[in-house]
Amino acid sequence: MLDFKKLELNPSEPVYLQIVSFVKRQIFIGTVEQGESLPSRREMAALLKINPNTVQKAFRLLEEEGIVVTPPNAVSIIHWDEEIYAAIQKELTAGLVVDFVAQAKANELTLDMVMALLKDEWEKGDER
Amino acid sequence: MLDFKKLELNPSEPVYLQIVSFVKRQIFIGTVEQGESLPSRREMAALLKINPNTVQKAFRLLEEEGIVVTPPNAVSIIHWDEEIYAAIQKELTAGLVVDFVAQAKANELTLDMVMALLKDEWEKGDER
DNA sequence: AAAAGTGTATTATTGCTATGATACACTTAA
DNA sequence: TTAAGTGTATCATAGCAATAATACACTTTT
Repeated sequence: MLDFKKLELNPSEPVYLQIVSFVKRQIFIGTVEQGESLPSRREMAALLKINPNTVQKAFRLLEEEGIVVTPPNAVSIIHWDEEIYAAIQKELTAGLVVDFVAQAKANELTLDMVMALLKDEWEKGDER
Repeated sequence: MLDFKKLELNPSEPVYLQIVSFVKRQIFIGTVEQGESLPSRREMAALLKINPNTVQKAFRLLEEEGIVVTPPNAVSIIHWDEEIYAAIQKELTAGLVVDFVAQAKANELTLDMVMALLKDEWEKGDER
């Protein structure tokens, strides 16, 4: 179930994008079910202490990507098909990697170097 | 030797940052020598077809990081010590990785998944 | 019927950042 | 001495993107 109380807003990134990412991540991780309904624009705005229009902007984006469906005069609903899920998955996995590799190559790093750095950094986080 | 003709400006990222990155990358890669002098603000502006103030902004940033030294009324000179070099190196290698790992973890990917994706993406580029 | 709740469209505001224009002080070379 | 070349500081401009204010049409509930 979507729990927007867990969404901690970061002041340096646009709020509406953070909402979009949050929803996608929850779908990808598997904490959301098909047909689950979202809070109303105003409810959510109150919860996050932001302007309803900011919520609307996020929801609209999600709607354009097919992740959200909004019946007339009713609350939005989460919905996805295989294709959409694949797109989300790609964005959250391979998509990440593409940018990263591009930068690493621009700096003339080798695959081995990058793998080593990556492993280090990954495990560094685990220890703590 | 620094060759700014090789710097292709990308309209979507701030020009002054591109200049800064370019210089750092050249130092890291090893195509620049200590004491090498940079073109004057105006020269470089003419070369890149931008405003001299934009060049100035880039050079000032580099100066603040200690990568550039500017004697009074003279052209700027490239200079670095061990500490600075280490910082550049870090930014261009480990620094990259830190952000990447943070995002990957936010998406609940595993190290194995990421390594596999990374290898794929890396080699995909090599084939072409 | 009225009130409160939906989403939505339009417009305004704000703030930030990149870039540009201009003028100044100084040095060097002609 | 004058002209052209340095860097630099200050201010202006422009553009964009995020957010906010407001009003509207429609349902549902009381």
